[in-house]
Amino acid sequence: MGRPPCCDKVGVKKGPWTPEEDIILVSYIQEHGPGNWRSVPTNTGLLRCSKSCRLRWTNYLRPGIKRGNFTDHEERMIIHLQALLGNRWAAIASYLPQRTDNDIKNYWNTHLKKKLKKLQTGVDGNNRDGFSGSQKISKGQWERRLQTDIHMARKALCEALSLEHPSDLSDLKASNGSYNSCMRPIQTSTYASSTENISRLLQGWMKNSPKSSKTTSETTQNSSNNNIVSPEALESLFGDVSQSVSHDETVNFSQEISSFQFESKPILGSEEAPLSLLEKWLLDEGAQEHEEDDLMEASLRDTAELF
DNA sequence: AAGGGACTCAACCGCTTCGAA
DNA sequence: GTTCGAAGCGGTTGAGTCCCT
Repeated sequence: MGRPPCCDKVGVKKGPWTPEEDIILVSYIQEHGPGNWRSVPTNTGLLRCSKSCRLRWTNYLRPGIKRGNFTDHEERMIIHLQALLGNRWAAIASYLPQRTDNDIKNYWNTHLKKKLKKLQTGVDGNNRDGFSGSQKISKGQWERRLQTDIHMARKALCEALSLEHPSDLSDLKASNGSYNSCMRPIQTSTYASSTENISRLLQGWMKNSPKSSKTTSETTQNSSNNNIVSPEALESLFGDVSQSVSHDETVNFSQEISSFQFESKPILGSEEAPLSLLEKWLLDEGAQEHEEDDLMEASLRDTAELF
């Protein structure tokens, strides 16, 4: 019954990945595509378990990952989304396709938590229990705020859907649902060349610096712009709205198409929507300036109160 | 220059969910 | 319907680096 075990624990290597291992993994994925991680160690000869390979790819080697400092914009999105979704890093990461959930999680734990804590103590003295004190927002108020957020999200979705181009739907179906953020057929060549870049960069890196793979990862970043939203995240935000809208419609409400059509955020593929409208909703300071800022402020305050 | 505490982030661990047998 | 492994996810750890004294 069941399947054969993923990997035997004996002889499995742990710890930091070497550039050589990275190259092997990248080359393999370039050839076979991601997925079926169980077979990766066997087929590549890597002494890593499948889980480790998947993690290495999704958090580090995957093209389109942006590394380095988070922008103000990203920071605000994370704060707001965290307030809305909680610690669902994968869902949050789907709104920031260039960032991995691991990155966002780390950034939250190392920077934002502190920042919010600071903010809270600055704003509000040293009261730390979330629901008492004159400046605190009651649980009820928080819920109302959440409702407002959801309402705004719905509005954004409706607007988005009204902009739909029906022709997109056929593309979705043609795409077969893989490696596709915006209903376009897979562009294997884009993928291949991107991965080639990684390999090349890795090789170049090896020549230049025999040290940590950190540098390598930095070189692998590119400026792809996957404006995509996972269905789970959409569901979290929109709740019943997504039920009242057909899957294809939900998927299609974007106008922005990424140059990279990548997989690892599990395949956003046929179930993604682009970010632009949500971003607008979340962050556009022009459109809904006051309301938006109030909400953001509130989110910041409320989130800070949790610490 | 050296020591040590603080910080960062890649990677691991363990749990949950999903799907194949 | 049940079992079990793969995949995915969030929490945690620890090695490496930075910064201050």
